[in-house]
Amino acid sequence: MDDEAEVGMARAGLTTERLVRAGAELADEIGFERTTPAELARRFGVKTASLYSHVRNAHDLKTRIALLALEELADRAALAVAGRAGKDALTAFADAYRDYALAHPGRFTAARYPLDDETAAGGAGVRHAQMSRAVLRGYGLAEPHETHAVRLLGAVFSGYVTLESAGGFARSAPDAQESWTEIVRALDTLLRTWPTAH
Amino acid sequence: MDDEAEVGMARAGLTTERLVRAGAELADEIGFERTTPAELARRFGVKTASLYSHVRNAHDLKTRIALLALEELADRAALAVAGRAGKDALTAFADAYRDYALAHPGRFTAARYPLDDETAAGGAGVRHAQMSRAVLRGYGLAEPHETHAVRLLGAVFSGYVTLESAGGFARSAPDAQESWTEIVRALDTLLRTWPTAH
DNA sequence: TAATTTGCCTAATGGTATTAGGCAAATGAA
DNA sequence: TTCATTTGCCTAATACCATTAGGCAAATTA
Repeated sequence: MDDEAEVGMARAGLTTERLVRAGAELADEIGFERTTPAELARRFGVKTASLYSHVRNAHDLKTRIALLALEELADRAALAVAGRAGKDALTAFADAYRDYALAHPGRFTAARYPLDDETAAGGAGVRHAQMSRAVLRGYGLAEPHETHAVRLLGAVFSGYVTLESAGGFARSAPDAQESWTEIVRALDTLLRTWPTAH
Repeated sequence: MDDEAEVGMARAGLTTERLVRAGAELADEIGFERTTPAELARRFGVKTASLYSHVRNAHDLKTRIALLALEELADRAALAVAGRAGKDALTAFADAYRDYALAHPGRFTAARYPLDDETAAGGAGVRHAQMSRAVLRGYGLAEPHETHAVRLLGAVFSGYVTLESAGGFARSAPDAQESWTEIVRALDTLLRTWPTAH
């Protein structure tokens, strides 16, 4: 007694996979916070309870979307870094990160959904770290400097894009793109002259 | 027919102010996302509906907590920067930011709760920008470079602390404090040699 | 075609946010 | 001190969302 009653009602073809993909799209459309089982069920023309055979609960759904986003981001980053080195690699890496975040704000938010240790260990987090180190290899930093630099890059990229998405730079000149270009350039300089002396 | 029925039941003394303060503490204890009217009412031994004469709704409550956190952060930053310049100012500013975030994780999360334009304009956001520029004054950057640098600092600080709070650096050496110190030092170097030539 | 599995549904429970209206406590006037 | 008024928290009601249990029909297998 709900939607297009086809008398006998064909099945919707739900799958964990399809739910997660649709959830990711939903997140980009209406925001990750509002990506709930209820809303997702609505999109599939299905009752909320029906999701629970494919997804453990709301948290499980969000976790899976987060893992998907992390995979996608790692894929893009890998593609960007492949065949490049030094400033070229750094720029491509940075842009891949920012472009993904701006094109997929919901997924990007999802990517920072807190994961418990086991889940995180199984996900693409490791690939992200490897990618950062691949970019930094061209700058020849010894440990622990390379680790410091990995953290700096992570902080700058995620911080900048988060602030930009939140509209932090919207109402003032120069535009966000210009600052981004300049900042990446500055990071390159910084990495080439990293104060490696203690 | 609820809690300690005092027959006649004395008033709880609710106030917008007190609700917001208690909400901020609650956020630090159980997390900003879980800081809801229902939970807050529970803390005051009061029915949820009773909050609605003091706060418009859940969003209003969260917004007020966010504004409180922004004020507190600006206060600390101002105190840290006062009487200092150059690297000294930068370090004190950075530490004030990070110390606050680590001591008050819920408030820090609240501080990044999205505000609509008018609300943001009325809040302490302006003071934050002024503080950044005060720190940067010592480095003598011409526009638009100073703006780029303001954005860089904002990105690094908020990004680093967010990642650290999320446990991003917990399971690996060196510890988060060491990277932080090193990164702030590197930022100082970067600012002193900012590639001001276009 | 009969047996079994599987997929989505209905039903039920309990939690949250929010509004409307009531009664008693606090406040101020006489 | 008593009466009137305001104010503060309560009860009641509505409408969501999340989650579990159990049912029936469709898909699958024998």
